[in-house]
Amino acid sequence: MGRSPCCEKVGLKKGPWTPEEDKKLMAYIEEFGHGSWRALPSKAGLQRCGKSCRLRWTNYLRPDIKRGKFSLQEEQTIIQLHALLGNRWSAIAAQLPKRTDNEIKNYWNTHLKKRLTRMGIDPTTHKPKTDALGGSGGCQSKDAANLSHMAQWESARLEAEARLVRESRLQVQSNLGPGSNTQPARLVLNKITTQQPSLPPCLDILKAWQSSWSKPQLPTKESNPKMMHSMYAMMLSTEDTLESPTSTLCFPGTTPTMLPVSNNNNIGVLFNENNDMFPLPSTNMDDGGLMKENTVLHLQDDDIMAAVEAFRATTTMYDSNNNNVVPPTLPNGVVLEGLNNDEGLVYESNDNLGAEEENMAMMNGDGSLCNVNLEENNKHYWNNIFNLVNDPLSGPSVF
DNA sequence: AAGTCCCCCAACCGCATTGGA
DNA sequence: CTCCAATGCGGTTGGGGGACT
Repeated sequence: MGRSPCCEKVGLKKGPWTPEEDKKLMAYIEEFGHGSWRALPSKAGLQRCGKSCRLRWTNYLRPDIKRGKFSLQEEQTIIQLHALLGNRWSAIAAQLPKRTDNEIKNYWNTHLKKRLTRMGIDPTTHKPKTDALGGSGGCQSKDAANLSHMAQWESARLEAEARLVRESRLQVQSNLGPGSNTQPARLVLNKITTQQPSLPPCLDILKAWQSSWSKPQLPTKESNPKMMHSMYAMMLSTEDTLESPTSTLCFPGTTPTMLPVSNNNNIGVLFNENNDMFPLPSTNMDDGGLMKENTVLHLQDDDIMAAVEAFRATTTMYDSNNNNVVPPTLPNGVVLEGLNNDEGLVYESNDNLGAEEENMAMMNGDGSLCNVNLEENNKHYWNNIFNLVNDPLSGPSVF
């Protein structure tokens, strides 16, 4: 409740820590553990408040802290998670082993935020700034269009988050019914470091997110009929008025294509043969996150169409009566990066894929990841951004 | 070389949350 | 159920130091 009295106590030192103070703090914690932070300073012979000691330990002295420059992958992870989680630095830090929330926060504020701003992307909303994409006339590049699309999706992620939490509550309850001692695997759409076998408890959003996925069940009527669905399906459902960005990515194809889709339940992130990742845009979802029958997707690229077919072909599907639907075969030439619980697989169009196949990026019920090369899957998606970020000649000149 | 500016990041501040009494 | 100490967390500050003039 109330704020605890702390450093306003007279006689306590503030400001930078000296090496002697660091030694005392480390020696004490190594021998006794930190115990009560409030009691620690006097026991350790420090003229500091407990809070200051805790901060010094957690942000600097802890032995498992990695210091120094952030890697490109770390940067990517931060941006992705920030798009999803916002300024929840502790949650973001939980996905970056050995980095502290304070360090990530500083890095965001001093580096990444500025880069996104330079690119014409609002670092708060991850949307393109209106004047950034509008006024430059004919010099609009594909990159700019891509960025616009990406930013729309990042924004949609944020908006979807609230829904994820809401839905996850319901699903957690239903998943934890009596006798269900095996948690379902969950679809993973975001890059999660593979060094981290389980999500830490503080990452409430991702936990909720995980909980919102249910593994594609074997096609028995007794199985949990809950559909596997995706973040995108949820965010595109008609329950809310989320804007549905449609195919503004610059795909190679130019002829608009109409793809009829029956009432399959799956919408999600798709990968083409180049590992390009893109969301499947759609409308007309029902309240359960399922696509309505006879929905027509307006797509502009053969790759999308092929990926949709591939996605359908490699995912267990149910119709509105929870009957398993035999998936179609993959069209010729389609390659989809599919993943199962054993190892990453690349399904090709002439593979005979059964409905029982477990594929796509999966997370086991205990939180451990399947052997998923999500980094690779995300690569092209983010490369567009980071190429611009890292190229000093782009950025403002693009916009 | 000296002064100024600006960036970075460790540390602080204060509200929010947790959990025990 | 309430209270409150302890802790968590995110926003902000300010000093050190490098870059620039």
